[in-house]
This record gives sequence, structure tokens and C-alpha cells, in this order.
Amino acid sequence: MPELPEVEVVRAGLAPAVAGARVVAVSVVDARSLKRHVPEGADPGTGGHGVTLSPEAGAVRSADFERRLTGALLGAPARRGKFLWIPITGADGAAPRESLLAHLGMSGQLLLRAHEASDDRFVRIRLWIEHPEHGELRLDFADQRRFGSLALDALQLDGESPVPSQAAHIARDPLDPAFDDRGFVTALRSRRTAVKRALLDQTLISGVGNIYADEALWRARLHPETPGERIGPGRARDLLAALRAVFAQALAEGGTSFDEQYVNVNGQAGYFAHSLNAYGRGGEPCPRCGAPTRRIVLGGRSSHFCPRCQRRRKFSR
DNA sequence: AGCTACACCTGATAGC
DNA sequence: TGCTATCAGGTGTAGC
Repeated sequence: MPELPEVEVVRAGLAPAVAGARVVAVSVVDARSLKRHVPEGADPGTGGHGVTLSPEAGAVRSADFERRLTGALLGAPARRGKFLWIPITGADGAAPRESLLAHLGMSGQLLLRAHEASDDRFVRIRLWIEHPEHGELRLDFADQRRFGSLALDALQLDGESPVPSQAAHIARDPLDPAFDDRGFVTALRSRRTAVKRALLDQTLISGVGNIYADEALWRARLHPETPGERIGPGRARDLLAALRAVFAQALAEGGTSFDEQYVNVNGQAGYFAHSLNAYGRGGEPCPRCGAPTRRIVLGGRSSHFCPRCQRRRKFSR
């Protein structure tokens, strides 16, 4: 569910409460939400994705996570694409070498609550933190479908930027000042694959998911199945601009919420669902030209587009 | 290299 | 009412 704007709303919401806070206690309610956590001394190849965690392995992971995180001093949260992390700062003021990494998957939430607040549904991991100005808070990771996870992960350098090792394989996102526009245009135009597939490839450009891919393609008037190599440089740059515009608007409207699955750190929904032009509108008239919007399946996922505004074409600019 | 299929989960909804 | 099938904002791996 959450794509770049939603994760960024969460990051910004966490920032004032966690930067400078100390972790007082940690409770792992369900070790399956630690699927990205590699315990110290463990073989990193074991217990990866799509593998059911044994109760013993889950207990080891939970204990390791709780032990290492308790007492940690938290820094300012950062984000790349849909990965979010909080650096763990050393007492000596040296550059952080470790981070608390979060991926929200389809239904993950990070919720800031008062210490004594009642439980939210689907809380999988709970942190009690103490901030010098804001006092005691609870930071709860809730996740209905458990595709998301928390982990402790080492920070490594990508140029000037520290990035958790598990997020090192993805490309920078288009809101990153160091995003390489020309590199993206070249890479997109060298691909034979459908542009929608390319947008969802996090190693080409990160942060884009199914909603914002459809919205950006609608804005750029590109058919989702257009091969990358048939897109001219001008239109590729238009697509990048469309992505940034749709991200900026979604961010300003607090992200896209269809239900309770995406909320900010205070449990509130965003408004961008009202501004969607293509996603989820199969059969409804295109807001631009009035033609009925179509829904097709591409790479196993729904794609929504206007067959009149977004024609397949031989080549464009 | 590029693609499909599938695995990991839970819940809502539609159709019978 | 209850069953089954399908769908959902993501990602990582196996296998062709």
C-alpha cells in the first residue's frame, strides 16, 4: 500500500518525536514482523522472504532485536523510496553505523501514542521511548497483512548518503536531490519492457507503486504498455516531471487512504484518494476527456488508464 | 536480462 | 447463512 508519499508523511510525522529520543523498552509481539531482521552472528542467508519462521528462530530474532534496541539513542528519520529508517546514534557523537529499518509493505503503520493509550489493532512490535522535550511515548508498528517489517540494519555509504544495507540495492527516488535525471531517462529508453513495469522496478527508480505509476502515466499521457525504448527523451522527462508533480500533490494532501490501512503516525487518513484520475477508476469517465477509463492486468497487477488520452504510439518525441 | 509464477499474510466483498 | 473465489497500496526468490 504505502508508496513514497505515504512513507514520507510517516517519516515527517516521526521526526519531531523520535529524533533525540531514547528507547526505554521493546516488545516484539509477533516475530514474523522481524522478517528483515538478521540476528547478530546469524547466517544472513537463513530465514529470508517467503519462508515460514520457526518458533525457535522467531524467539532468537525477538530476543536479539529487543536486546540491541533497548537503550538506543535515536536520530532523525530518513527515507529512500519506500524504505524508512531511524539512525541509531552513538554516545560519542560519531556517525551512526546502525539503523532501525522499517518497510511498511502493504498494510504497515508506525503509530505514535501516549504511553497509556489503548491498543490499536494489529500491533506487532512496540517501542517505549523517552524524548527530552516530548516525554514518554509509545511507537507501535502495526501491520494487518505482515508484509512489512522492522529490522536493525547496518548503515553503509552510497556516495555521501548513509543507507541501510537492505535498502542499498534500490535506486534513489525522484525526490532525492541526488537523483540522476539523465541516467533515468537513458535507462528507461534502453528497456524493451512496458513503461509501467519499469516504473515499478525499484532498482530503476524507487518509491513508485501501483497507484502513482498509473497516475503519472495518466498525467504524461502514456499508455502503460508502451515499451521504454519507444519513449522519446522529451516524453521520458515529462514522465519524470509527472511523477514529481503527483508525489508533491499527494504529499500535500497527506497521502492516499482507501480505508484504515494507510494512516499517518497519529492514525489519521490522507485525502489524495479524492484526487485520483486513473487508479481504481476502471469504467468511469476520464476526468480529462470523458472517455471510459479502462482496467487491464499488467505483470499481474491492475493498471488503469484512459484509452483515448493514453494511446499506444509508434514513437513520441 | 527479462519475464512469470509464487511465496509471504489478512480481510473485504461478490456471487452462488 | 455459509461457502468459494477474487481482489488489495509490496517485495524477494526460483525457474524458464
